[in-house]
Amino acid sequence: MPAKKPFVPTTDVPALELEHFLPYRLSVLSNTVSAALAGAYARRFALTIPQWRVIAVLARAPGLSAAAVAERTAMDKVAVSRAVAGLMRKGRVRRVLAASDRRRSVLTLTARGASVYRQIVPLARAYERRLLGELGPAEQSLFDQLLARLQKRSWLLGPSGDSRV
Amino acid sequence: MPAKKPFVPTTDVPALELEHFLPYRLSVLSNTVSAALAGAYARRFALTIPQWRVIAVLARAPGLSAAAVAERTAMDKVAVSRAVAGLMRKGRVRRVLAASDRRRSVLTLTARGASVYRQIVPLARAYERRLLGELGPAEQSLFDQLLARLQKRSWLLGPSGDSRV
DNA sequence: CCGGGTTAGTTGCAATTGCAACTATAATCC
DNA sequence: GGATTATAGTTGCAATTGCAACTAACCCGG
Repeated sequence: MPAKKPFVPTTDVPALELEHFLPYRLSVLSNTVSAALAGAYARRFALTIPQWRVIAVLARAPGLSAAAVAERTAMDKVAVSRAVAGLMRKGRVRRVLAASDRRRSVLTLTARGASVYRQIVPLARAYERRLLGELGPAEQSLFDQLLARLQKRSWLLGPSGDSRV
Repeated sequence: MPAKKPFVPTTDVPALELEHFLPYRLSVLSNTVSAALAGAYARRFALTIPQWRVIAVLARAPGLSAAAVAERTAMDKVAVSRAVAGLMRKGRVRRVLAASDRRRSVLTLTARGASVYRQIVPLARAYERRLLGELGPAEQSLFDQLLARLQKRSWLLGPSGDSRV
C-alpha cells in the first residue's frame, strides 16, 4: 500500500517503515504460509504444526531420539516432548527405550502415522508448488539459495543481541 | 536390531524433507530473526514485538485508529488492543476518541514513545544490515523483490477453506 | 561403587495468544 | 423516529508456549 503524503518526521532518525523491514516481512510471510498450510491439515487430521514436523522427520529418519528430532526440526525439546505425547496418544508414533541408554527414546511412526504422512505430503507439496508458482524456475532456485544464506547468517548472529560477526 | 520391518519410505510418496520445505524454512528463519531482534530491545525497553510494531507504525503515521494499526501491522485487533493498553500504561502512546466517531481511537506516540522509537530504530537497522550483509547489493534487492512476490501470492492463496480476507 | 557432573525427557506454572462474546457507538432502512 | 444491522474496541476463557525445576539414567574419577 502506498503511504500517504508522508514524512511527518516525529524524529530525526531515518524512518523505519515496517513494510520494508526484513524481520517484519519474514514474520508476516511465514505466518500467512503457516496458517494456510495448517488449515489444510489441522482440521483433516487433527494435527498441530509441531506434530506434523515430528511426523515429517520420523518418516525420513525413523529411530531418532526426541533430542535428535528437536535438533532437526528447530523445535525446543519441550515442544517435541508434547508433540510426541500427543502423537502416541493417537497411535501415530511408537516409542521404545534405547537398549544401550535407557534415557533415550527411539521414535518411529506407526502404520497409522506413516499413513498420515503419505496423505499430507501431497497437500504440502501442492501448496508449496502453488506458492512458488509465483516465481520462475531460475528465480526459485535463486530464492532458495539466498534463503539458505540468510539462515546461516542469522544463526551466526545468534540470539543474544549483538556481538559476533 | 529390531526384527521389525523398518519403515522404508514406501508407497510412491516422494519424500518430503523438512530442510527443503519452504514453509518450514521460512518459519525457522523468521523465528531466529525475531528472537535475535527481540533480544536486542525487549530487555532494554521492556517492549514486546506487538508493541514495537505499534510504535513503529505510529511513528510514521500518527493518528491512526487501532483498526488501521492492525491492518498495517498484520496483527489481529485483539493484539493491537492489548499492545496499546500496555503502551498507554507506560506512557508511550496517547489515545483520544475521534470527534466524528466516538468508537474510533486516535493514537499517537507520546514524547517518551517517540524517544523509544528513536532509540530502537538504529538497533533494528543495524541488525538488518548485518543480516543482509550476507548478500551483495544486487542480491539484496532481488531477494527483496522475490519476497514481495511470494507475499502477494501467499495472500492470494489465502487460508484454504473458510475464513476472512 | 560412591559422588559430582552431564544428558534425556517430563511436568508445573506463569505468561501469551486466539476466539468468541460483549459494550458502545454509528449507519441504514422502513 | 425506532428497530436492525454493522463497526470499533475490550474482556473472559481456554488452549499453547516457554522456562525452569525436576526425575531418571549415564559417565567418570577416585
